[in-house]
Amino acid sequence: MKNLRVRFAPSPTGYLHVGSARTFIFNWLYARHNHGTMVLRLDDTDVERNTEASVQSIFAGLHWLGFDWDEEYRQSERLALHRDAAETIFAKGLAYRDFTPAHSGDDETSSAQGAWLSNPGMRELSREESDRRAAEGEPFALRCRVPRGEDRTLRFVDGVYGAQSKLADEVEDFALLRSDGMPTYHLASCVDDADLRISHIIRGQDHLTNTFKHLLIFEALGVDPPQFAHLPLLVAPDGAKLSKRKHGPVVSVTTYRDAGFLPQAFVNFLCLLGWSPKNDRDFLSLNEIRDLFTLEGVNRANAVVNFTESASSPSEFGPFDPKAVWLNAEHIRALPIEELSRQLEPFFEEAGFHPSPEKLLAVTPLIRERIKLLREAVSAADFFFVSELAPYDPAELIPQKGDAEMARRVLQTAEQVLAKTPFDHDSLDKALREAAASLGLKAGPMFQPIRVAVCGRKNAPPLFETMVVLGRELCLARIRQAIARIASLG
RNA sequence: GGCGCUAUCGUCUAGGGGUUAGGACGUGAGAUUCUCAAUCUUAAAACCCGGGUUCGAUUCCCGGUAGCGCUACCA
Repeated sequence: MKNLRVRFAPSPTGYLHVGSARTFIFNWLYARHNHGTMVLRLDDTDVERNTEASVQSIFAGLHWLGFDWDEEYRQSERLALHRDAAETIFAKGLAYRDFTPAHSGDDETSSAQGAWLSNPGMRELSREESDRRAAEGEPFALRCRVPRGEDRTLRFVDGVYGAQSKLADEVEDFALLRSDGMPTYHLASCVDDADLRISHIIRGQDHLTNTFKHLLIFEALGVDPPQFAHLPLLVAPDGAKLSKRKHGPVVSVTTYRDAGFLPQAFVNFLCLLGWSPKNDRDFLSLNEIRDLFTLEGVNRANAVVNFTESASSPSEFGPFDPKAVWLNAEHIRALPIEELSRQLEPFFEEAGFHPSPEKLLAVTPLIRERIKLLREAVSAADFFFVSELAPYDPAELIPQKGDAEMARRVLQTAEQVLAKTPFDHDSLDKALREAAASLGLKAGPMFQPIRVAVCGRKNAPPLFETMVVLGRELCLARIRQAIARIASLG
């Protein structure tokens, strides 16, 4: 589709939120699916709350996810445009000055009965008096003069929610300009959408009812409104909208990155929240999603991000939605070893290990199926990179139905075998199994003491591959230490 | 309070006037295995309630209920 233009318009008041990220993704998918243009616009008109750090964090989050965009704007650099538009609307008589002081806080005066529509007297102020008071320097907000008593119905067809309508008489005279002269979100957003020729506005459902106001602004501007499509919201298990205050770091994209999510897995997860390919598939690449994506596939009910609330029930894989974790494990297994190895590297560095690329590449296949988050690789494979094993309980060396003496015999036999067996998988396999047979042991009781001696723990990757990577000398040294530890057991 | 939106297993969802209401995650059981994983098999688990329309509604309509959103000179 030519001239298809969408935009993602975050206000930089904090880190990149998972809900915002999903909104970006859906816009991006729609643009790329239809060969349109993706615009990134920073809606930074709220000078009090906007920070440059937040802008950077949004960029960082989007880049980590692997996305790009075609054009970039900042609303704060377009103020003149917004003010001109406000002036034009005022000149047309479609807006009026409201000299009522801004009411602070959350007083309940308006919510008691019915809806507030406008401040008394202000809408009816004569042009002369309005001009006079403005000239005297009295501060005012500029409000939209919403059609009254015309029995007018505002309508639009939403790309997701279908035909929508609302009586203009039920829309309040919302502000266009604040008393400090700054445009409100509604004005700035619509003016920019019009100026940037945005053809489709895809945003959160929290804007669904705001759209009627926006229709009025586009009309006042004398332009055709774009198409609208609203996305169901992402909510917490308690049903509330995701918020940093209430739900903590699980709503920040960086939390997923730092915990070891693969961007493609996280994107996959987010896309499945409120959208379905309708083909019973859930493990999808970005390209597949892009090809399959349509607004018709978006559903209308809010989706719960099923993270674990607070620290009340700490889960093995953190607070994350189990499906996100599972998808991440799937994507990890789908990655070529070289690529996975590269992805793992920073996590080892951060943990203070400095593995050589070759060593890491050798270890990666051994842990690939044992981790669900990249970060887990460190604890799953640390014993490959330390010269000295962390202290472990010598009792672990003793197999289920065995005793210290049996463990000692196993280890001594292993030491002899390992000293003279070629250090490759098949040779070790054969030699160790034969040794087990000669001791009258099954594989289990034979391998556990060796595994614990070599890895320092019971649960580890397969023994032979592990020993090959570790090398003969290190294995022998650790087995000797283990024998000593058993002796100390008494 | 007003207005709007929504409602299928615990969660994400498919489906749709007549179905054994499907899939996935998670959970239980089993198989496999040198441990842990992975893998395979398998089990339990849902159409919010009430009225219509209809031969027949989970599906269509209306009402209720619940949840969410908006109701700011936040976005």
